[in-house]
Amino acid sequence: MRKRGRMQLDEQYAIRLSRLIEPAVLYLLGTGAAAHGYDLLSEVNAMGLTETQVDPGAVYRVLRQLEGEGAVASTWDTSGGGPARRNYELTELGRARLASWVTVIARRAEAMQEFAKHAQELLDKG
Amino acid sequence: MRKRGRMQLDEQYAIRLSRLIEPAVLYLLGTGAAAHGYDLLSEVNAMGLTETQVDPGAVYRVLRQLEGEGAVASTWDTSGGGPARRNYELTELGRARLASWVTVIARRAEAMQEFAKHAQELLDKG
DNA sequence: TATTCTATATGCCTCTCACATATAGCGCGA
DNA sequence: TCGCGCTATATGTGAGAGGCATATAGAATA
Repeated sequence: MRKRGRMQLDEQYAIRLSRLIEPAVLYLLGTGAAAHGYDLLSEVNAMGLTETQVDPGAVYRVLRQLEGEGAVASTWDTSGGGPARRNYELTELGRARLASWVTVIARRAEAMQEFAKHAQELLDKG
Repeated sequence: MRKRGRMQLDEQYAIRLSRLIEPAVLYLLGTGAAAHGYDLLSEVNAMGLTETQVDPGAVYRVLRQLEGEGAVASTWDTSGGGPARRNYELTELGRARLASWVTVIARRAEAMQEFAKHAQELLDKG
């Protein structure tokens, strides 16, 4: 008997658009534009890669997951004023992960643009 | 007390990539490339808009939902050999729906390509 | 006759998603 | 000094989506 209902997606980087939080975070950590969750939240929103405003909870969950997988590493920063920050940095594995995402996203974006072009032609014609 | 957990997404056409089944179906009905579920299934897969092979159940569910919303209309076709087919055609509302999808998809595709470009530059540099 | 292809449809279980809440340090104005 | 708001991190929750499986059935083919 085979397992059922289990989310299995052979394509590891299959794009559920919300998952775009992940590549966005990896990228921002790579550029150094942001290093902790709260900043990443606003930066991700500013990028516009995700279609709607991102939920803070989603960002923190992504960060914890990425850390669990070894794609990012964190250290607590209690130096500044205000609550402690958990600063993240990209690992080598994280860079590789970002590279995989780039390939998939570029391919998918192209397919979407092709579709939009053809569909627009259809609409113009009719 | 406000409702919770309800899928509310102000952006009606927010892209959960799997939902790309919907615009793909609308487009294929618009072109006349396919008219019933079983054909749509293979055509949608051939298009490559969706990242993985589409589940038959998903296509039929999308069709029923679209019909419920008035975006497509169906008639049974028992003329040919084999089991009866439910033939669909696009309504005016369906065309409008497709137009909305096109706008959103084009915008999103562009954002994704921009991201891929910048991320690739980052990876090349590092 | 049984297997395969066409064709439509629903059941089920897990995971995702977006909202909500919990916790807490700090600055600032009343 | 009390509350308020901003910064900051994190988890809880309920509805819906996602993907596999099965049910049904006509027709062709081996």
